[in-house]
Amino acid sequence: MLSRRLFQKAVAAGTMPFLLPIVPDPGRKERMTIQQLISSRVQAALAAAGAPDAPAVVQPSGKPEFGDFQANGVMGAAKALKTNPRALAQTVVDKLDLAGIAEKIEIAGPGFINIHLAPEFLAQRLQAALADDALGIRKPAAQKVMVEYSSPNLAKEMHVGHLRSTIIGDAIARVLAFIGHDVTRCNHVGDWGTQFGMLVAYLVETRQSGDAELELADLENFYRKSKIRFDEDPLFADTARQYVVKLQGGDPDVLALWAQFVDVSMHHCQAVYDKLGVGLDRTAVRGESAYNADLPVVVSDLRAAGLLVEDQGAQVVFLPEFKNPEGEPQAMIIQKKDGGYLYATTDLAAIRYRHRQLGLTRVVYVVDARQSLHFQQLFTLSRKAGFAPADMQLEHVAFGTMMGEDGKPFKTRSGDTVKLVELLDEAIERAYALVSEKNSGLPEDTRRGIAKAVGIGAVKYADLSKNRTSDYIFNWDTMLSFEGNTAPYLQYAYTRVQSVFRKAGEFDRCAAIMIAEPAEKQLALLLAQFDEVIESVAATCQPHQLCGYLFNLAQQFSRFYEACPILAAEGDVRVSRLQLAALTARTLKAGLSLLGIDVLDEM
RNA sequence: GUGCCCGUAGCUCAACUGGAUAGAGCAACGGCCUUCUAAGCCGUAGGUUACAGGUUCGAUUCCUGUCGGGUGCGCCA
Repeated sequence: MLSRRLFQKAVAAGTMPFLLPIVPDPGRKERMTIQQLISSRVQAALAAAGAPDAPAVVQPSGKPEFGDFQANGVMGAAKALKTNPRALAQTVVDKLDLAGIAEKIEIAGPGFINIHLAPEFLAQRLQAALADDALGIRKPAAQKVMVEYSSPNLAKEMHVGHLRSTIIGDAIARVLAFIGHDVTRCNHVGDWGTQFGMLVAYLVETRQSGDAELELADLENFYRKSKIRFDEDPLFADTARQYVVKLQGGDPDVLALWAQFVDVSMHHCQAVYDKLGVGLDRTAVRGESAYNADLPVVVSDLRAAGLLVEDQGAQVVFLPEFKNPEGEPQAMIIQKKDGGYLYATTDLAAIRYRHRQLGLTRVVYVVDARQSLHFQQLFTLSRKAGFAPADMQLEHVAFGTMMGEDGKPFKTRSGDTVKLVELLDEAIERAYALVSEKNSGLPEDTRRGIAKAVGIGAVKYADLSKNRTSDYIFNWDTMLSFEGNTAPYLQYAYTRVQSVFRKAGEFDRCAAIMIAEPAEKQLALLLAQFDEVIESVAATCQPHQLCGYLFNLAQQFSRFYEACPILAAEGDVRVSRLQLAALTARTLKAGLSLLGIDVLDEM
């Protein structure tokens, strides 16, 4: 059972509890990140100094004058041992073996240990990354992971409310796959339930009048009209309800109509996914309807486990872990009094399936923060019912609402929801106008291509670069700016490197890296930390860490670019700087690609 | 009413989950292009981290309370 403290931390991180630590396969020799390497050495030194249980607390230094990494664990250890922290720090440093790694180790302040890396060590790390297609990214023991994301309701067209899940989920899936996990993408679309009875009933009507094809072309309108019919005509509403029953009972005629509607709606979604460039297609779709046959089984399983009771005609489970407004155990409705099922039932069936049929060990739900309580209840009940074993990680990766510039949920001027496809088209158009303004000499085709990468990249990056747990303010001008922490700035930094290579000619791709200038050292240090960032993003599902890193990297490259001439340098220095530039380009490209953002050779 | 989230520079956001003097970017002001894309770089200014207590060698981070904002809380998803 999780302690309250861990629970709070998990909530603060936007991940739900029930996480278990990722235990690396001990039989597998793994490459450690620099931070892990130093941490293990400091740990050993602490143990040798008489504090085997004290955490080393190694992290990148806050400022360059504090070295490259700092170990902060001594103060806490000294407290526990009731000794002088400076004296203990000296003992730890005396026993600290960083031969070949650090060139200088200092004690500062109350007992900080500041570690300056040896340039040769850094160079060697970068050399290894250059020689590796995956840039030296460590491969932990692969897990079977599912990322559930996007999951629109097929009754309507995709709108901006689906953007964050789609973008964030895609980035998380890419990162997890990159470090070697077996990742399944799942689009848990809403394709079942009461609304579909109404839609099928309306489809029948429009078919009779002969303009079904035309009506279906605008799903939003189709939904609106059928809703009006449902609300205004009791006969129609009755028919709609009958269709729901027939649908869930497997009536072939109604199922065929339903399938036609779902097919049209999925085509709309696919157009958005293709435009957005996220890895979703029909193979990722496993909607709510897929669990229809399992729903009665879930009910009987819960009943067999003694968890289910009848209350006011409905089948419910009471969870003492959660309190309702009256302070009594919170009820979770599994089956309505009319026999119908709810989304909790479907989600339970999905977890059951994912454990029993798919054997997943981690499931990441990229869903709006407002469903937080639902997931807490869902996960709790899944454990109790035996649908998910204790070592299966279930995480709600929550995110906030997308706001307009007025701080209210993003809408059109008239107050309607914004269709996603229209938002993306506008992004591309705006980017096209910008590119044409900045670089009118390029052929139109080229500008169109740049506009797509820049426009879509800007929308994605604006979202991904903010901590997902809070609401974020959508602003065209900020995201499409070529200055600051934006996708265009990063894409531009990449084109600058590419431009250097176009002029560099052939050079030795195995040449040695030599780190002499401060700007080279700072760039090298950042490049050597790529693996740490990726691991952290994979563990916390917080892509904004990667964005922050890439922005730092692009900025540091620009400083290096100003301070250290590349092409004008000679001999070993020239090749060394080309190597640094090459690794920077590959790291930027790989990092942006993990965010789902394309790079360009010129812009 | 109660659960959860949030409150950091004028604005948009960080702060590696308890570490050193709270950092970036916009916007403002001042420098740097006969030299690899100036869509860039360097610098200046901007803060009682909502408020009040507490724990700690150390708190934006943990605890308690207050104020403000968001969101959820039995037959929708």
